[in-house]
Amino acid sequence: VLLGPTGVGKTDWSILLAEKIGCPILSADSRQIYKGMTIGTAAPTGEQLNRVKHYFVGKLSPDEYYSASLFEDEAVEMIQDLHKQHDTVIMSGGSMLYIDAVCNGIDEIPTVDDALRLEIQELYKKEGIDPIRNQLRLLDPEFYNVVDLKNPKRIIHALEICLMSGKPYSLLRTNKKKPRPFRIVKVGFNRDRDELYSRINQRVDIMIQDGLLEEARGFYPNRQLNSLNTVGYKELFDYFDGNNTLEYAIDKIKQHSRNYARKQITWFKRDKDINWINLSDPNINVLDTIESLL
RNA sequence: GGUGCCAUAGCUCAGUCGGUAGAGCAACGGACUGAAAAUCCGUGUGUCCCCGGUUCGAUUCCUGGUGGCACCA
Repeated sequence: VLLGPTGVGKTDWSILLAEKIGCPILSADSRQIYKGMTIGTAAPTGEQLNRVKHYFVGKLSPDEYYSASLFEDEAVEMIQDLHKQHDTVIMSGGSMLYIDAVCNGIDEIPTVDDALRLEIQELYKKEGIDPIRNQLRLLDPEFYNVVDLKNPKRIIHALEICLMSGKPYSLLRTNKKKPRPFRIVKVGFNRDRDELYSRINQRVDIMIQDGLLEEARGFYPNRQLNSLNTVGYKELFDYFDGNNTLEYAIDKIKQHSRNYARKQITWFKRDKDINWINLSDPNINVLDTIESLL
C-alpha cells in the first residue's frame, strides 16, 4: 500500500514502482473512482494509464452510490484474483477509510435504503438534530454515550442503522480486524510541510491551466451529488453561482487541498504499521527502499 | 508644503475612562468503522510602529519622528 497526503507524489511513484516490479495498481481514492473527474482529482492521465494497468479509476458514474464497504469487497476480491499472476500488487491512494477498509475490514452493517435515508434527512432539515439525537439515545444508549454529539453525520448514520437493522448500532460495531489472505506492507510518503504545500498550490494552478473550469462546468448541474462534494469542484460551483471571484475560488481550492492534506497526515500518523519515506530527502532511493520492505 | 485620520495576531479589525490585549478568517493540533476530498472538535501564535515625556505603572495620555490614507495647496 502506497499512501500519503494529496500532492505528495503517490501517482508518479506508484507507476515507477509498478513498472519496475511488473504489477498493476489498485487506486484507493474515493473521488478518482468516478468518471470524468480527472483534472480536479489529479487522476492518472491517459498516458499513465497506458503505462500501467489501473483498477478503480474512472469506473463509476458520479451519481452512483459507493462506499468504503463496497470498496473493501471489490478490492479484496480483485487483489486475490491478481495474486494468481502477481506476487505483489500495489494499492495506491489517499482515502484513509478506503485503505483501512481493505487492510483491516469494516463491520457488517446493513445498507440503508433510500426511503429511510430521505426520511431522516427530512426530519433533520425540519427539526434539526435534537429529535434524531433523542431517538438514538433511546435505541442505542451505549453508542449515544461515545458518539460526538455535535457531528450530525455520525448521529444520523447511527440512527439509520438502528432503524434499518432493528438492533443497536453499537452491537454491530465489533471493531474486529479481519484477516486477509495476503501480506500487507504499508509505505507512507510524506514531504516537508512547506514543500508539500507549495506542490499543492502549484498543482492547483496547473489544474486550472489544464481546463478544470470546463470540467467543473460540466458537473455544475449535478452539484448536489455526494461525489461532487469535493475540493476543486465545490469552490468553482460557488464561483459559477456568482458568490465570489475566480481568484477567490482558486485560493480556496488551494487552501482546502492543504487542509485535506493535513487531515490525511493526522489520520495516517496513528497507524504504526506505516513505513514512512520523506520524499523531500534527496538522498533516499525510493524504489530500492520500498523493494527492501517487500 | 499644510490640515485631518490611521498604525494592535499571518490578514481584516475591536479594545484597554492608564494595571502588557480579543473577535472573525487564516494557521496549527485532534477525532473518525458502510456518504470519508465527507463530517465534527480543540488551540491565541503579539516589541500593541519608533524615540522620548508624564506616571508606582504607558499599547492606552502628551511632544517629536516614520509610514499609510484623505482633503487643501
